[in-house]
Amino acid sequence: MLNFSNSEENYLKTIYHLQLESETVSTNALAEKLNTRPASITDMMKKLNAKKLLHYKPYYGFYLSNDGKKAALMIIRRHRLWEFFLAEKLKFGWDEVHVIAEELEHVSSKKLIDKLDEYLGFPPFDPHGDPIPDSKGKIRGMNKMLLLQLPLKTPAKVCAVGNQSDEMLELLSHKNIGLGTKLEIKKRFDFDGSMEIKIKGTQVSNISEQLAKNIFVTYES
Amino acid sequence: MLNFSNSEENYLKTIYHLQLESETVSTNALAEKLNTRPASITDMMKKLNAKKLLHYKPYYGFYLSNDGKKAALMIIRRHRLWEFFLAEKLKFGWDEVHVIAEELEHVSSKKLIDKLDEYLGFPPFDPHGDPIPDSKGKIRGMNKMLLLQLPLKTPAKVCAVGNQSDEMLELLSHKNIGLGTKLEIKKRFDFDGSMEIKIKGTQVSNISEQLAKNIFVTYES
DNA sequence: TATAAAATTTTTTTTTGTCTAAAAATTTAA
DNA sequence: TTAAATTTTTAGACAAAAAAAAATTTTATA
Repeated sequence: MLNFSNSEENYLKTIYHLQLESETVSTNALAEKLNTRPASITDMMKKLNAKKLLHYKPYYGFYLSNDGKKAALMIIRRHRLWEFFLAEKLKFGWDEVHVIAEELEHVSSKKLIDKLDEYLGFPPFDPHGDPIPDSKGKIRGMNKMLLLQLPLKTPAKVCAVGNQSDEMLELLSHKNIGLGTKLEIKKRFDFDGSMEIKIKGTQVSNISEQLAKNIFVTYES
Repeated sequence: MLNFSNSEENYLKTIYHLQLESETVSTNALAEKLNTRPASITDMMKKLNAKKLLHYKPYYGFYLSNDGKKAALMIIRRHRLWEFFLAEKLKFGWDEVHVIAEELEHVSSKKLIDKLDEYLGFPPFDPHGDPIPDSKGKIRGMNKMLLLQLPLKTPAKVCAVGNQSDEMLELLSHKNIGLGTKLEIKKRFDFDGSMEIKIKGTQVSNISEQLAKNIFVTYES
């Protein structure tokens, strides 16, 4: 795993949080969150895109790649473990831990964090009740996300669609996809963002990036 | 207390360590320790001098001011406390702790370090046996240093002189200073680096910077 | 299609820390 | 005490990172 600058880490983390709300993140939304100018965002997006940490289509926004998401989860893991440590062991108030964890989260030793996790007894939640990713970046429990963001070869279930248009529903029914359909992603194609999915018990099918952005799935971890 | 950059902190820390060996630190000595060029040292010395963290006389070297020493001791305190934490609580080997502490030592919250100290039971030594400064920057035990560096209003005792010349000894005897003389510094004058000292039980006297650089003292803390 | 909104490009600025080469000061040794 | 060697400083420049303003381009929308 590569090393990132503090600034890069803050960008990754913030994009991750924004993605929990909306499929794709826009330049302006990120600029506002980070208290910076849209132009600075564009600069950084080019940089992170070059490092393959996110998918970036100029004028359309961006979303984390698998590597980017993994990196973001590691940063969030560090942050929340330190928060837990500060509250549980050092008796800081729950409202004081965030600021200090913002600094500690950038200390990059993987072994340090894994040992800290063990020392703390593998806590599942931080003092604010947010889940702490494990050493592989997994968050326990049900994960809800866009099909677009589903990791490869991970069994998942369709739980919602982001668009109710007739055209979308027609496409879905043609492909035999509906609420509750079980599927997994076999392969992604970087060229156009399309993917090949296997639908439980039956056929293999191709899904465009556009469609994958409108299907929500859940999976157990 | 101000905040320093990682680089500034590394300079301060290194100067402190070098000062344990020789009164004043030279540009080249510091450059070698920090694996950098002498010109870079000069640049940083100007910066630290402007912040009043050290006394700097071009071509003659530099030594930490009271503020600079205080800052250095705080950094060393953080470093050693984290080392203790890593070895004692997280079960790192004594040979692994240094590298990680180099990162952790730059996390600047004072409250964090004081709470960590308390949590660890105020350990007096790190895993390598080096003493850990307390929250006021004091190192327990006997301190030996140049009169030049002695904190204000701290009772101390002359334990050695750095120069055996007749001229020096003449000056010392004239001022009634010898081995074992008890004294403390009443006031320093930034203009010429001279100081006013009170010699135990008797008179007040003025000492030049040049002389203060050649008298070693010890004091209890 | 015209216009507004959003995003990008281009060009600057600032900050921080570093380096090279040359000049200056100091130390040393003849 | 002068000359040579060493050390330190100056001056100028660079590079990376982050941010910003202004101008331009693209997209969305009415």
